[in-house]
Amino acid sequence: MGRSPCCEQAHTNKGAWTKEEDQRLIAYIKAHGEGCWRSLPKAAGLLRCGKSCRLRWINYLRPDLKRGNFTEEEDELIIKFHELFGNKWSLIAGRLPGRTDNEIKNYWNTHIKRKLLARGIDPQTHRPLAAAAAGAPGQQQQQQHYQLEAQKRHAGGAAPGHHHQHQQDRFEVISDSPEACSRSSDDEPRSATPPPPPAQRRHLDIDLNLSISLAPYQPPEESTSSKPPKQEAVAATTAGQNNATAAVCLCLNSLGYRPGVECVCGGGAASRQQEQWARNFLQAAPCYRGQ
DNA sequence: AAAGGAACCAACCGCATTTTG
DNA sequence: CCAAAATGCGGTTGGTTCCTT
Repeated sequence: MGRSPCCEQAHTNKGAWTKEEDQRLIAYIKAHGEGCWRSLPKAAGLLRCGKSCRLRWINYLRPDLKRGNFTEEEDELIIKFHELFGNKWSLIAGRLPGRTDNEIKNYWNTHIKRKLLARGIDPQTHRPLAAAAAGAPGQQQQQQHYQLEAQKRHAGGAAPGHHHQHQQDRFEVISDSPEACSRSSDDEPRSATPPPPPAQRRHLDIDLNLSISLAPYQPPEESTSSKPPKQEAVAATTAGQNNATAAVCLCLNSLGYRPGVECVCGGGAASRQQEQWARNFLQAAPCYRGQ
């Protein structure tokens, strides 16, 4: 009874992948495609478990990976999507072409969390820390610590090199719509610094005024793709729910980002899990349920 | 130059969910 | 419908590199 181990531990390698292992994996997937991870290692002549192969491929070897530093635009998108999705890294990754969930998760934990703390924003709730900090002095100290660090870096003390994130500390979070619908007006300011003028605030073309209509999501007119629109379709399939069939696409396209570019979120094949999540999301965040 | 600490990130682990027979 | 297998996901760990003192 019970679940069998994903691999025979005694006969598998662990730890860092060698170049040869990488090449074997790449060659095999090129020849046979992805899938059937359990049998892949044996077929490819790898002493790894299927899980490990999958992870290596998805996070490192896939040819469409972007690699390299995150741009400020990506930073802001991650923050925005985290505000929407929480720690649903795969959902976030699905909206950032070329980035993996693991990469985003790591980046969040090492950079963005601190960045938000330095701005006085709780990374989990995306709300100002001030209120929460009253009951959590440790958090306040942490915020002060990160603010100091950010100031130091801003002052020009930052070392060059791979710490690309240092220069990002000046970047403002642009957050327009979410709080407008659900957050009470007596909330603390979202940032210690006054908001920049509107011209600056439109730093990114993100329109998060999500709306969900009864009609299925239609891709932007400009989209010339002949493929059916991929989207995160949320069909209210259960009889207990509203009779209406809601469809919501939270991909970059429908968020107003890169209009005209084909939606790549793969929502057309949205899993039950995603659908369930989206239903939960809509329940938890009624403000996104339409105007 | 060396030591210690911090930061970074690839990879692992365990659990949840989905698929298959 | 059920159980087992397969897959996917998120949290965590551990090794390496970089920075500071």
